[in-house]
Formats: sequence, C-alpha cells, structure tokens
Amino acid sequence: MSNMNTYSSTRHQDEETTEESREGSTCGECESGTLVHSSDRHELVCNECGLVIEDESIDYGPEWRAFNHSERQERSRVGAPTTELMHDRGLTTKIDWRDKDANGRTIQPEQRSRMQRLRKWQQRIRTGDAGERNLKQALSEISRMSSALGVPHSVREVASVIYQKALDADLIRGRSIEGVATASLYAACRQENIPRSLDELAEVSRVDRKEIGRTYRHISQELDLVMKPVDPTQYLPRFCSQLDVDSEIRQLSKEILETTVESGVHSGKSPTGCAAAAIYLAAQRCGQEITQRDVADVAQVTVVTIRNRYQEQVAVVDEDG
DNA sequence: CATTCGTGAAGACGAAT
DNA sequence: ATTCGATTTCACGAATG
Repeated sequence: MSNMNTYSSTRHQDEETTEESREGSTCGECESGTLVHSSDRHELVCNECGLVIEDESIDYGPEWRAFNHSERQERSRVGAPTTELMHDRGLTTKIDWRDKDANGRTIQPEQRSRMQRLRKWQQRIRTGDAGERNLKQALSEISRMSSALGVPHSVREVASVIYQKALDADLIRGRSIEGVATASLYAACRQENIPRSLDELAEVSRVDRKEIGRTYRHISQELDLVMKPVDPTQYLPRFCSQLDVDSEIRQLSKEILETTVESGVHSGKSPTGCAAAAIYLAAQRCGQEITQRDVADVAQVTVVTIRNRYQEQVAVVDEDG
C-alpha cells in the first residue's frame, strides 16, 4: 500500500488519460491480474489478487465553492469519514475513562459518580441493543473473512450494506449471524465481479457450504439482489496464476472460454469447471502438458468435471474453426 | 507407472408442485 | 416440504504413452 499515495499528491491535466489507460492494464503486484474498476468506480482493483489502487479516482476537494469566511464556515462539513464497516458508522460518542475535564483538570467528586453513570449508559446504548450487537459481531466476521480471502475493501463495504439490509428486513431470524454474514460476503463478491466460489467461502467461514448457499439464496431473493450468473472468464486469471502458466495459454484459454460461452453450452454448469477445462484445453493446444489433476486442484473441481466440460469445448471450438 | 477416458451409482441442487 | 431432472462427484477398470 505504500505506493498508493505517491500518485495522488498533485493533479495534472493529463489525469484523465493516465487514469483511463490504467484500466485493463496488468496488475503490478501479482503481474498477472487485470485492473478493473470497482462498481462505484472509486477504486481500481486487480481482478485476481484483489490489490486496490486508489489512483486519483477520488476528488478530495469540496464540491462547493465559497467566497468568504462565513460561507466557508457554513458549508464545510467536517468529521471522520464514515464507514459501513462499523455498526454505528464510526459516529459514536466516546466518554473518556479518566476523571479529567476537557482542560485536563481533575473533576469534582460529585461529578465523578455522575460520569460513572454516563459511562455505563453509553456502553449500554452503544452495544446493548440486540440489533446493534448483532451487527457488530457480523461486521467483524465480514472483515475477518474478507482478509482471509484477500478481497478488496469495496467488497467488504458492499457486504456490510447487504447484511444491514438483511437485518432490517428481518431475515436473520432463525439463521445464524455467521451464516448471513458469509452469505452477504458471497453476494458482495459476485456483485463486485471478484467471485469466490462457495467452497472458498466455506473455508474461511464457520458455516458449512450448504448453509451458506441456502442463506444466500434466501437473502438474494428477499432483497431482490440482481445477480447475473457468474462469468467463468472471471476465474481464469486467478487459476492461471496459481498454475503458473505462460501468457500464451492465458490468452488461448480466454478465447476458448469466450467461444464456448457464446455457444451457450456452459449454462447450468459450474463456472469454475468451465474455466478449468478451458485452461486444460488451451495447455494441450499449446503443446504444454498440464494434468487434469493439477487444474482440478486449483479450480476445486474433479477431473471428471474437467473431462466433461473439455469434451464439450473441443466440439464447439473445432466446429467454429 | 502416470495419465486419461468412460461408466454407473450416489449425492446435491434448483425448479416446480 | 416433497419430487423430479440435471449436474457433479466418487469409485472403478481399461486404454494409452
């Protein structure tokens, strides 16, 4: 993250061109992923390793203009940035534990007992409400799992929003906090086009795959989350990188996959399996021997699935020319 | 010997009732 | 909540190099 700030100190006329040209370029970190805009276009994100490059996308200046001091006073809005990752968006009141006033002087004994009462009530208000406590735990889970998966912050924020919507819609009743949190994260990954399979989610969650899937389906239905089927192409860069194949295969597998997707033979099949098969087929066509088992391992599918998919893809690609 | 291929039984999942 | 159809997985043996 140390290189993040070196770009954003000054703004030049050529900023548009440089920023746009970075879209689609190769990630400097893993050197295999591609940089894409997150959904809110505030971040450039590597679609493979999840590296976030906050590069001049954000205008830190005020959106208003002021011509004298009083206008400035009136219009400026100051405070810590809010974040969806805190259950109260970071806007809580804090009461110091020291018995000093704002000037650092020790406060009177009769005030001290009053302070004790206020502290106690502040704690109760802050986390005492069932819903709030619920949220707090869920958000920490989302953060933990996001770190384990290595997904960018934008995904965490989206996951948090989804969870809070689920909470508002009373969808967690009878379901575990952990389960809904994991399902929210899964949905967020898909919405942000940084897909992680249910298996990968299950690895970092305390809930099993089945429950995650069930909960996900439930909340996406109830909240009317529009979810396009996962594009198998999105898995390609990550798998290729894990297999350490060269760019020839990356390119060919992408073309194969696009051809097969157009023909529609992939629908209903697992996207990871399709991606894996395309890599295997590409490697064969390039004369490089990669075993089905190797591809199957990184894609977390079985060799049988790869066989089935890759047979279909051979048929489509060959007739296509 | 390792890898690939084909098969049927069994489990999991989504859709429909 | 159950049933049904399609898909994936598992386990096995055969073929290939």
